[in-house]
Formats: sequence, C-alpha cells, structure tokens
Amino acid sequence: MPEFPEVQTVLDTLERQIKDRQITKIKILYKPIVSCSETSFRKKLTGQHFRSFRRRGKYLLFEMDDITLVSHLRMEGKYFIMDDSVPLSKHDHVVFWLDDGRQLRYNDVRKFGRMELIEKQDEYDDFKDLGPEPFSKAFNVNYCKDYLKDKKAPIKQVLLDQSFVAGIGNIYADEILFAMNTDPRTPANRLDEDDMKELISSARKILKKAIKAGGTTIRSYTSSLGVTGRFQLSLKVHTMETCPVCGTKIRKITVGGRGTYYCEKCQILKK
DNA sequence: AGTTTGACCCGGACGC
DNA sequence: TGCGTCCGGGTCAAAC
Repeated sequence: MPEFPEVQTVLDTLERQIKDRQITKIKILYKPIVSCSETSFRKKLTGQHFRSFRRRGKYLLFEMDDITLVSHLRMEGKYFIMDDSVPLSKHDHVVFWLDDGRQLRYNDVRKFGRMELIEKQDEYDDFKDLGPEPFSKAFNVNYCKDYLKDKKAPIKQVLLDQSFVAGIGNIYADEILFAMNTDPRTPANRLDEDDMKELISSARKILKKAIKAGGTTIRSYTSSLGVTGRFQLSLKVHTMETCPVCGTKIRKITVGGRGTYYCEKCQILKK
C-alpha cells in the first residue's frame, strides 16, 4: 500500500534510472488503468522525455516535455525497469519502451492503479482538493485547529482524509497515532494545541524515517528496483502482535471502515 | 453544505 | 481440485 514514503522512494528510484529517457513506444495491456483512450495516450506520450519527477500526496507526477503523466499506484501498483528481452509478467499492464533498450513496466496485481495525462497549467485545479504536504509550512498548528475544530470523526479517519493532509495511508496513520500515544478513535475535535503539535511532529518523524528506510515492505510492495526487504521501516503497531513498549497484546479494530491496530495501554482515548 | 456510508476497482487467500 | 465468499484501501458518488 504505497503511501507518501513509498511513492517518494519509487520516484527517486525512477529519477535515477530513467531521467531524460525518451518514450519510443507504448503498449497498454489492460485499458482501464489509463483514463484516456489508448490512441491519445500513445500519441501524446510517444517521443516525450521524462524530464522531472515530482510527487503530490500519493500521486506520482512525471513531467515530460509537453505534458505531465500522473500516476496513482493505489494498493499494489509498481514500476519495474527491465531489459526489453525479459518476458512480460502476468500483471504488467502498461509498457513504455525507452530509447536505451529498456522498458518501464507498470505492474499491478489488483489493477486498481490509474494513469492520466494533464496539461502542465492544469495542475493547480487537478489537485485543489488535496490538503497540504506533511512537510510544508502550510501544515501547522493553526491549520489543524481550524480543520479539526468541528470534526467529530475519529482522528485516525481524519489522518486518512487526503484533504486534511496529503499522502498518509492506513499504515502510517496507525504508526503516527502510536507515536503520539493517542487512541485512533479519539474524536478529532478533542485534540488540544499540544496534541496538534505532537501530531505534526510525529507525522513528520515517522514519514522521514520511512523515507530514509526506503518505504515499508508490506504485502507485495516493492520499489521500482524490485528491492523487497533490504530497506524496511520496522513498524511498531500496524500488523504487530504485541506492543514494543509495554508488551500488551495489540488490538485490531475497525475505525472509519479501516483495519486499525493500536495498543490499549499506550494509546489514550480522549472522549 | 458538511458528513457519513457504500460501491467500485480486482484477484489472492481461505474455508468447505 | 473446485467453487464460493471475503478481504483490502483510496477515491468517488450517493445518501443522510
């Protein structure tokens, strides 16, 4: 489940691997991945070079010469760079031939990921519903105060809301709440100013660590190099059996429709 | 209008 | 081995 750190890792890896490479040919094996028609996708991208690599929330933005390719990995999307002699695998859905004989392959077991093309000047409109980036100045205590003041929803659910803050998913939401000793079910409007400071700093701390570790390997996530477990953030609660701090058995509940792991002893519920 | 719920996209995993 | 059912999570739409 690629979240901010995984998306960033994929992006960094791809930048090192394919910056300034030109797309010479494209094949779409599973059409719904691409939001426009195959013809127009191919026409607009063929001949274009991968010029810069950016991220907005969980979206990857490949800036080409004349257009931006936006890609969302959803649950299990991955990119692989392979020599074109290597046979395609079952779940490769979009293939980009590059001018150096290699291929960029989009692989997605669940087929949930999406790609679209946007004009460069349209970017502001396309991402207007996304909240601030966790490391931006805009993500500050005043912003949180304003956003959370009337929110009765559990804080975990708000953390997952991409319009509150961009890029956090289920795994890191659990980890952030563990780091700030807060029960995931705590109504968001019960957080005081200190809690908000804690939330911001915990979020940044956890994400920074995860980025440094190259993302988290859980389920089938691998970076575009196919690195599977060499760099791995060790999780403290998500999918864990016992609390690494007090040894209590980690509980699994559902919050906002999502599987949620927490330590009932370390994480305090404010009602 | 803000909030909450559910459908959707799939195939792997699991139970019988 | 085969079949049916459930599950997961981000996003969007519909319902409240």
